[in-house]
Amino acid sequence: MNQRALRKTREQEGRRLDILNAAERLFSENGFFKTSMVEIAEAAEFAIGTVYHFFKSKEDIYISLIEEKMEDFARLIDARLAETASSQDKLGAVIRTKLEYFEQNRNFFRIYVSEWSGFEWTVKSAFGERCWKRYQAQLDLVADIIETGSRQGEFRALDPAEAAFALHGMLNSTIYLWILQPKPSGSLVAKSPSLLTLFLHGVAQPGNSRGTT
Amino acid sequence: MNQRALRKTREQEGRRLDILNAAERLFSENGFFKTSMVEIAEAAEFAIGTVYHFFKSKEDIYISLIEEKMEDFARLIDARLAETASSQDKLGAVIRTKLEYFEQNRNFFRIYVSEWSGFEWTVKSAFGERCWKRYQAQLDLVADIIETGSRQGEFRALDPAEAAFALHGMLNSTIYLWILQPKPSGSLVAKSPSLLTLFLHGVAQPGNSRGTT
DNA sequence: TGAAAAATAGAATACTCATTCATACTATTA
DNA sequence: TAATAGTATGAATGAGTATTCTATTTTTCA
Repeated sequence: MNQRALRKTREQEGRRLDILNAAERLFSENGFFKTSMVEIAEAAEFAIGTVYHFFKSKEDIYISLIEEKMEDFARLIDARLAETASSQDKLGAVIRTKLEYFEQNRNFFRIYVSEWSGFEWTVKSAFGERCWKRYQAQLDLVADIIETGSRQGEFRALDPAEAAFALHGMLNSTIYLWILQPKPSGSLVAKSPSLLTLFLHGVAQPGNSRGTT
Repeated sequence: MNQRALRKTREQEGRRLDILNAAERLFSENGFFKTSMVEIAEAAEFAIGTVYHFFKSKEDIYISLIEEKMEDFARLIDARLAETASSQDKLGAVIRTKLEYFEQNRNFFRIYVSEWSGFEWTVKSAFGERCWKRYQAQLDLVADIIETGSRQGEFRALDPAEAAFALHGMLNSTIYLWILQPKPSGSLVAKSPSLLTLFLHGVAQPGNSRGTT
């Protein structure tokens, strides 16, 4: 009997995911406000009523989506960081992991970046707060890496939070550019080395590092 | 009689701007979808009907807003670039001007970045296309600077478009971080030098530039 | 099998708003 | 001053849609 109960739970979980996946696609294509519950229900092949058995509101779907994906992502980053030693390598791992994750999760990226700038616009709730914390945690992680690197002389002395934000912006832009292109020209992860170099050493030609004016 | 006609036109233009300003504040606080025409009208101290005499739709307000601000911004950048010679200085000017502009136009920033990632979501029209082109032009400008710098040996060889996007992302992140802070702690433009250095030379401690593994 | 529980369905409800338009006001000028 | 043109008004319209709720179908298991 327990077997059956388990299968049932598994099936329910599967349906929940079907809904989340359908929603992810629609949200990423049309945004939160231009996606209707009926559309989500249809895409997931359920009636609206059923969708409401799984999620208490449209916001709930949206937030659950973001939360679960962010958790995935955080886990992946943690795993990768565990395998590295120097701060430079850690940065490399962060860059590579982020590119890799969003290369696999193109749809989610639209949602992710749009929340970066406008969270309060879409959603305002306790759930929303949770997502935002997760976002922050991600950035703090990078700031910590940079701070450690600074202390150990690998990096220059700079504001770790600012540098972390800068890296974050650089990566998001890069991912965005890649996603914009109709034909995913080559892999995104492949850009990791050049991005790491850019962040570590900048664009200036070494040796031409004249004063800044 | 012509004098009067002129004053009239001026007054009309003033009212138009009042509406745009009210809309800018509301859009930046609550986003496009959570701002209603009635709210805009009230904030601008007009009746709804009047607002529709100046703009043919809510989208029209939104797009006009973005277009006019972007034009301002583009003009400012062009002026500043005209005063510089080396590619490094040009980059410095772009950075300084962008920070300066958004330090003056905090409200607009929210709108600006949110459109960066989700233009198709908010608005889909010929007007929207125009704004997007302007966005692109801005990026191309920076890409050109970088390309020129590369050719002349100031910069390393790298993909100019990618580097331009990266810079764009870095700056947006930085501006965002600054705006997030409740107390505008110090000026934003003041961060220009360190950002230029970051983009030119990276975070690595010179001399510690070990290979990337 | 058959009654109770669980899951699904989708029509009806209850809003929110963008936009329109007939009306009222204000300035202009003959 | 009166007729005209130019502006401003805001109630009414209509479309869209999140959510609720009752009815139906399916599953469970004694």
